[in-house]
Amino acid sequence: MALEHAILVALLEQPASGYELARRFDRSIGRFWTASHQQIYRVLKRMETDGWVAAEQVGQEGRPDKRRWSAAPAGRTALADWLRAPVQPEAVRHELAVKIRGAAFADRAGRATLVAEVERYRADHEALLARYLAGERRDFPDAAARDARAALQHVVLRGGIAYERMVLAWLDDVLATLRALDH
Amino acid sequence: MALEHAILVALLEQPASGYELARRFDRSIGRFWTASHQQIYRVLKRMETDGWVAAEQVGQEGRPDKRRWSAAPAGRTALADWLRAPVQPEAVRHELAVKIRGAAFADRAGRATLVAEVERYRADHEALLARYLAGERRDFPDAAARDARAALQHVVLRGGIAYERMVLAWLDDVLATLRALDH
DNA sequence: TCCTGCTATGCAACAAGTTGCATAGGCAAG
DNA sequence: CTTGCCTATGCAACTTGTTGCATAGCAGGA
Repeated sequence: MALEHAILVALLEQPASGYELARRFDRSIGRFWTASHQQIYRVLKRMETDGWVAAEQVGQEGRPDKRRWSAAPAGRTALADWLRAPVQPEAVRHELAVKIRGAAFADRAGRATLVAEVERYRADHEALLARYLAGERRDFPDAAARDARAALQHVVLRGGIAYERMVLAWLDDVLATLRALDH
Repeated sequence: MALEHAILVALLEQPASGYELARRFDRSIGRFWTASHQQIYRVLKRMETDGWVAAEQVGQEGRPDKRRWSAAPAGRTALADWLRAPVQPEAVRHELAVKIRGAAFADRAGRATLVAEVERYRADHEALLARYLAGERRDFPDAAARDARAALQHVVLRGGIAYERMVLAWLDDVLATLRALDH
């Protein structure tokens, strides 16, 4: 029930077409909310019938036309109501942790495969951290925030950075533990 | 597609009824995989028809009978196959981060409500960290692991502890940022 | 020239997860 | 003695998310 609200925040920050939204959900917004383009188009349609967003047809040269969506007053109201509501407890779904506990029931070869997988996974997170840090240098070069929006975007990005650093340290712990099992 | 595998790991660690599984998914397993009892009963049924698990009727005094489930050989094989498969990228869904970026479009009163919500959220995570640390002292009192299973359970728990510590530090950062917006 | 990839939007079928409800006995507090 | 909570299992309806496919023009490389 919160993809609607994530889309509202995204459109308030910057109006966009469904396609552009999908790309932003693959990049900056994807740090805290993922969504496929199919989902975004479907939800945008529902939000339009609810009067939360409105589209404007934009013709383009050498490309298909697009519909630029923005948040409508009813959408702003809905967002304000949702912001006042209690934060729902998160649904945790950490596949890697299941696999690690499952490794107790695998043989030596199975554990070796898992170690390789964890290494690959670690490399992905290292690359993600590097991207976040590059984004931080690019978008927030001075410590003092320019305005409320930038300050809030920056603190969310710092959360992503802290998360990735924590994950990397934990994965090192995991690798050491897995390796110690088979000497 | 991974609730099945989380259940298999849980049953290999300790056979249990659907009800007991649901409680464990509310506690230790819930650290990395959440599931409601309705979901667990439904999936257990499917796993039974697939021959992944088998039940044994257990009569109890003063309580309803229960069905104690254990992992069947086909389930062990399925788990081993899954352990060898690549780790899927996680679907991130962090409602609080959406709300924080959304706070840029709220008024002073709306932001004050959010600050109160973040404080409550922080208290919940502080309590969770305390529970993890108590569980660690209880279940892993000596640094050297007794066996593979304990070592792997412990490293997953350390991940939960690291995560909660990171979240608490970040929430302090968030609170300071939110408060600085309105002096 | 053909093949791949990008922009741009969308439908349909399916899988997974949530919410609400139902049953039913025992046990403890008020 | 009634009300609520715990154990124990489960169905049905609904919402959300995933996978696969379709269309269509343009650009760039093999």
